[in-house]
Amino acid sequence: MNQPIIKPQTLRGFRDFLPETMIPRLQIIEAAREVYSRYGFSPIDTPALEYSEILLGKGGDETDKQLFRFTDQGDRDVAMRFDLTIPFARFAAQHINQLGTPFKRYHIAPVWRGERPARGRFREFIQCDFDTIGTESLAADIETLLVVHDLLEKLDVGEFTIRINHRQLLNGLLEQLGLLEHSKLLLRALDKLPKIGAEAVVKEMVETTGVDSAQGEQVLELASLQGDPATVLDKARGMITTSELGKTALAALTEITETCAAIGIKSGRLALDLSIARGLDYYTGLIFETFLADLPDMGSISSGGRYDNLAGLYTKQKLSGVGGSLGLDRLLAALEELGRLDAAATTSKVLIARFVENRLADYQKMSRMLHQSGIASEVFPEAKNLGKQLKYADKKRIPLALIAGDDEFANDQWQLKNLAQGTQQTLKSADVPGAVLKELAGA
RNA sequence: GUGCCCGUAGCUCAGCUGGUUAGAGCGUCGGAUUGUGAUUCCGAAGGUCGCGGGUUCGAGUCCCGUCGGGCACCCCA
Repeated sequence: MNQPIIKPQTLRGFRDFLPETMIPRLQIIEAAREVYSRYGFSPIDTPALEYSEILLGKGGDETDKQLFRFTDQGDRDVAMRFDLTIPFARFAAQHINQLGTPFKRYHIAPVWRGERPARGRFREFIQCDFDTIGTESLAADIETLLVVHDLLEKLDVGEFTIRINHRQLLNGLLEQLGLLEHSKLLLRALDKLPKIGAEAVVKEMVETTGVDSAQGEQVLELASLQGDPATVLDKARGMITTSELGKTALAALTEITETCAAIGIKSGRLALDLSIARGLDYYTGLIFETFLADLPDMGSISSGGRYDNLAGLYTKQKLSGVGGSLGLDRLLAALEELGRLDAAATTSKVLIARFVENRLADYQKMSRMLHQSGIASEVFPEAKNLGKQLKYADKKRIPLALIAGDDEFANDQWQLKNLAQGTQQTLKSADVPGAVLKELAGA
């Protein structure tokens, strides 16, 4: 009869979520959904599993190694998606004729990467992506920045800065210097600027690409420009003299920043930072990262950019687009450090104490009356002593309790107790929902 | 994938150069108290010391492996 106990454990890099962490997660997801759909982005979903050939070779060797890949029961070579962009490319190639362009979608879903877990890095995590495809208009680039801006504003994370750059600006300079062939390695080195400093970046450039250090420093000089958009752009114009690529990029950045200013985006929230290069290879135009003023070390909590020909691997139709992604787990870590997280373990706002055993119907009736007023409430399942029941409410951070015993029932009355303030009032049952709403508004 | 650090109760940790039966605080559960929680008092449960092997008369302690966690690379949200 003695069955051996199976050790309860989760896989490395995979997590359980208890209510107190799941509730804020859902709040962030809800905020993202609200802002995305406010701008007309439509929800989509795609399968967790794809044919391996769909995913392989799309993010570089690194992501291939990180792929969870196996053979299914039908002997198919399959893999779990490691981001939402590649599946979206496949999705777009497959359905664009029914969708029409431009097409705007958002996709909030888990992705999987078999990489080594670290702080804020997991093997299963949620991405909150949104993209506009099928238009090369800068209007879409601008809208992308506005979505990020509005979302962060809604999430109440304090001040933040969206730092933008343009891939072709650096490529333009590289073109002038005759170094375009090394752009990938140079950009990768540049990306480390804040971490390892100017000297080390130049050193890495020289070592990995064979450029001379004067060229490296010139690249770095352009990349070091940051701050107020108008000033930075002026200086950049002085450096980009012959490259058409670079000039196009400057024009794009000028239009983007001037339009955002005209819309009324608070100055300081949008900055040019020519050192932002992004690790991913597929960006071709605007690129951006977002940092919190209070927690700059947290890294970018929302990033993205413009890419050409997203679905080129799956269709001959050219689909360029622009989009971004919200780093849910990083953002959550940030909110936690900033003390902006509710520790509530339930969404209940009212606990109805079950005090008299044979009055369950009356308690449930009251609960349903509250539900009809949009108030989350629950009846304690057992007729335990009142102290136990209030203790339960306290532990779950339920702010209010309703108590009625024989005395109250005889007079159609309820006691409404505010747990945080320790105050209590006696009410006619018809007045309870109104009083509850008032207490919740005050708390 | 490489290098370094760390695994003792649900959590945070103590446990001496290897030496009887591994402790504390917090939390949990029960009671004081079926008409009032977060404060107080009493009591209880909870551990194959991550797991496996080795050295030893004897291992939480030393060695190896493995799994898990953290940090730095790499990469990334």
